[in-house]
Amino acid sequence: MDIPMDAKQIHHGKESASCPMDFILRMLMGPWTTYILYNLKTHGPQRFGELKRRVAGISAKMLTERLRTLEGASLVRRDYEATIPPKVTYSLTQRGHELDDVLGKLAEIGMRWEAEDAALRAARAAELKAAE
Amino acid sequence: MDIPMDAKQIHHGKESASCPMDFILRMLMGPWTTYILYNLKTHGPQRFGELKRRVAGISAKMLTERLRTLEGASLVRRDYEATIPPKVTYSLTQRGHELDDVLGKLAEIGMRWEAEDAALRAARAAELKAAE
DNA sequence: CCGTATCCCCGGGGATACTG
DNA sequence: CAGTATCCCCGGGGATACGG
Repeated sequence: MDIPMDAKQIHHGKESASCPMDFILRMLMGPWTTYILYNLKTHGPQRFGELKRRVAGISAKMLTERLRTLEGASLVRRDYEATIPPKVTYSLTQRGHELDDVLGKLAEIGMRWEAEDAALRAARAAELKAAE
Repeated sequence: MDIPMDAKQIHHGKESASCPMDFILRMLMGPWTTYILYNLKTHGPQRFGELKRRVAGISAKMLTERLRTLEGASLVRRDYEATIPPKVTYSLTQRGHELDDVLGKLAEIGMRWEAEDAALRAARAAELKAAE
């Protein structure tokens, strides 16, 4: 299970006034964030370990930090049961679900682009083959 | 002009299959990316230096790298005129403009949340003041 | 089981100086 | 003007071990 790194991201935005969507993108942009939200949306409320298993490759430290941030932004809810062993369940809040539409649209566009690019590459490859 | 850093982001996604919007978010998530797209959308096609001035605090290295990535993803178009001095103009492609709606929606949600949070904080402050 | 604490490391990003 | 080249640095993130 190798975990390639592919994109690093630092945001230096001084004031969000110059870019209205900065506030919200700062949330979505966090590392792994989309995987987490996607899993919570798709598989419903689930426990820490479950989530960690699904978001393959994430470290406990990172998962904790992301969940805390999302909780702080009221996108995710944390339910703690002090049983033995303890049981912690995470779920999307109402606010979290407000992203469903946008994320769906984003997913649609992304997949369309991927498909278009793939088709283009295939066409190019076929062209090359025909030319030889 | 101090430039605070506030969010770092590494994406370790192995396969995008587990998260359909990963592909597109990888683009938008890049550092400064939203500022750049926002400026190109708002102020129209513009030259490298102009863009650099508007995206306050970005380094030439970073701006170049981001523009190249966006160009590679066909979101941004680069027009080069070999005059003296040379003139390079960047603009959104048609594909780049496909994001207008989603980004607008995202901006709307983000601003609403910000307003809600601000109102909540104000209410809390007032409550505290009344209590003393 | 659900985390935190500690250590260590690496590569992304700024600053500066330079070219076409 | 629009970048590249070089250097340097720091802090984010993984791994590991441990606590409640």
